[in-house]
Amino acid sequence: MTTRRDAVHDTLRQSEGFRSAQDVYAEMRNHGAKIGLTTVYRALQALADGGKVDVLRTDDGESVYRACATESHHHHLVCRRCGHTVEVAGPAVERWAEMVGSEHGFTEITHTVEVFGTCSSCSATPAG
Amino acid sequence: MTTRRDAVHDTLRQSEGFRSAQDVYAEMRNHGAKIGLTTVYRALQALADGGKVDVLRTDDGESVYRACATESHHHHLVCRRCGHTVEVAGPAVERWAEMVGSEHGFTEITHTVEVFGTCSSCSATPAG
DNA sequence: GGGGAAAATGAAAATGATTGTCAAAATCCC
DNA sequence: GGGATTTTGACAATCATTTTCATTTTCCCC
Repeated sequence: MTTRRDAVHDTLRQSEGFRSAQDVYAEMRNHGAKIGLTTVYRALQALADGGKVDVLRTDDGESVYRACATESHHHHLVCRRCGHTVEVAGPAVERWAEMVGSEHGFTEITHTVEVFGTCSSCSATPAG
Repeated sequence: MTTRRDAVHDTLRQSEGFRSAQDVYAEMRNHGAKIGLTTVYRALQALADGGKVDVLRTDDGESVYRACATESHHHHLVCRRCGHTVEVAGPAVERWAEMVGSEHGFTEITHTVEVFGTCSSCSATPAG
């Protein structure tokens, strides 16, 4: 039965930016879906494991998820105000990470890169 | 009274890689220091706020801290096996982040970049 | 040195996201 | 349909981190 998992995935697709598991759960309940928190967590993990959604940690340690347009490796530019997200490919960064790693004798290099900023709509609005 | 905070800082300096608050606390107690967990957390936060130590999140959401050699902006190359850390400056990455951000109309760009890998000593050892 | 305000400390309780448990429900295979 | 297997979800458990709050320490002015 993958209906619940699909429902979770759909909910994520309908969202603009990154959403926490709790968010997704609350939203699904608001829309009348019968689903448990536990299941949302499990679905999100399964989706993340399968590369169907991207995960990152907010500064306060909460995991947030997002259904991505592409399944290939990419990074995110996230608005710290409204959560609006742009996917960016950064070949330059990939090469830099590889280079830095091998320079120091490291192998199996992986990296995390996230860029935060204030998007144009939000910078037009007085700070809150 | 900043003695406790200094003690925490010292403990961090004596460590090779990143340590969690709980680690630092345990180590200080082992060395006979009279200090509470709460104080360790507070000291670590104060140190981090003041740019004296760097913070990052492990994959399981735990905050880890490290006393850095330089106080200027830099990133880390962390061995995923032994925690050995190398500080790397990445002007290329800084520029890339700025560029990507402004390309999309974002302002006040900040970024997180961490590179993980297996260091030469560890790759010489059979995986565990 | 003394007095009192303000900051630091720490033990224990609270918080909050995430995970584990386990029985009930849904699905599958034959 | 029937039983094995998987999925689900309510609730309890976990665990790092924060809060609370009373006690202790430091600081400043006299």
